[in-house]
Amino acid sequence: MESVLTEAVALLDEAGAPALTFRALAQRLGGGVASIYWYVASKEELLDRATDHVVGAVLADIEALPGSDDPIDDLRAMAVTLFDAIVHRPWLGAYFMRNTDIQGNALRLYEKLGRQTLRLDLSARQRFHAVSAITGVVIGSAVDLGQEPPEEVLDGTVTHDEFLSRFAQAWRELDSEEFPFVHEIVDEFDGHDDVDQFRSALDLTLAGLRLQAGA
Amino acid sequence: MESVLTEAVALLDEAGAPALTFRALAQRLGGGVASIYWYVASKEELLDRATDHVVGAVLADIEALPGSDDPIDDLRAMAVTLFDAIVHRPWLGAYFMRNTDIQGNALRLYEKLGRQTLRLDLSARQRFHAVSAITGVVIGSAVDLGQEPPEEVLDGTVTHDEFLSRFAQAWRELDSEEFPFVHEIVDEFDGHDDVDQFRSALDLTLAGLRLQAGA
DNA sequence: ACCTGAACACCGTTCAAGT
DNA sequence: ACCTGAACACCGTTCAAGT
Repeated sequence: MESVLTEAVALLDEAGAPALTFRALAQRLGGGVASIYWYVASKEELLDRATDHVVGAVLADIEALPGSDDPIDDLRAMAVTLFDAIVHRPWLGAYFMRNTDIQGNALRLYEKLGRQTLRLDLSARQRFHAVSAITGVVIGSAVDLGQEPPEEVLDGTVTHDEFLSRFAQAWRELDSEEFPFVHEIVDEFDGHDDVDQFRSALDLTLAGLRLQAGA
Repeated sequence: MESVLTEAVALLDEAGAPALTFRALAQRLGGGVASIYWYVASKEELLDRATDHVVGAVLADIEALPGSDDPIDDLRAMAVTLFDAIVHRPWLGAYFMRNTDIQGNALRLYEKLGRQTLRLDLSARQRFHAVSAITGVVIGSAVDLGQEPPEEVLDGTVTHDEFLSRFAQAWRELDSEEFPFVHEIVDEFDGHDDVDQFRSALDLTLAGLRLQAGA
């Protein structure tokens, strides 16, 4: 069982979600395709278990965080840790928190985040919504990352930055009367860092939360 | 071409993303499977074009919004309109804004959102991040919706609320020492409304933005 | 310019049968 | 308890051939 998950994660890490097939996995395990069904009832369950397996490591990282006297700073540190893990494993974005039933570690992570809100002056409903908002920011930012890059980028014929620049160039050629905003931000878009984008989104949410909590 | 997209959207609306296969689509169009490839180079392109097709309607709704003297209120109204569309077409969440190259309407929608930030006292970078944060909140909340509900719910054997309650019940049985936060919010979770959750997340982001803009 | 039938290579899943 | 080979029903995609 353990090795099924380890190899599944290895496949996901090496070549993304489409690479994880029962046939590829069976080959790596040196067995038949049907064997996997003894450990797992469906591909969905395989994905859920593989996801929870790596979320376990993220959870350990989060538990190792020092912690401070400011719950909102602690929330930020946890969310950043989680996002970092997704940056390194883009496929995580699509499956994380999909099924809190099987995904026990996801639930523990949810609890860890939520516990910080207990230190804030909020109603239960506000706490529930606050944690949803934070995981939403993480997932919303991560979905971008989860997309398979076009094959030119995978080939190495074109770098990720060049790919962005090509987009930016197309935007620059748009009519500036019709697209004033696109022109305003095209230089920011060109070569932008996904992590910066995430941190800004997170900071807006946390600023709103701080205001709400009067902290 | 038009009818290809109309029927593709119809299939997606009726039974979700897995229902859209070339074979099912060809049958509805009364032709062969290969014919579709004359209009579209791949399934990815089909999905992109179908998505952009419906985003066109959302864009029209957003352009019909009255508008106010508060850009942040206008941003909220636009985001809510967009989220509403995704609530009624959950499959949208997974494909919306995936490819701004082909998806011309998505770009126009992005422009519409961004133009509101031009009315705020922000830097170009802050504007770029603000719009990313808002679309991130929409997508982060929508991903939840896009998940195929378990077949018991599709069957009608169990309502959506009953499904939530069953989860809530499992949570209530967790150790309250180990999961204080889960216990704190379980009554909020039970029977919660996705739209409320989204609006709260959006409001936190917009509150943060208002603070940043000093408006 | 537009459509077709038939094939190809690949999926997840099942099942009777083995140890 | 654990594994297997072989089949099944289904995918997206291609291609030579038709009008």
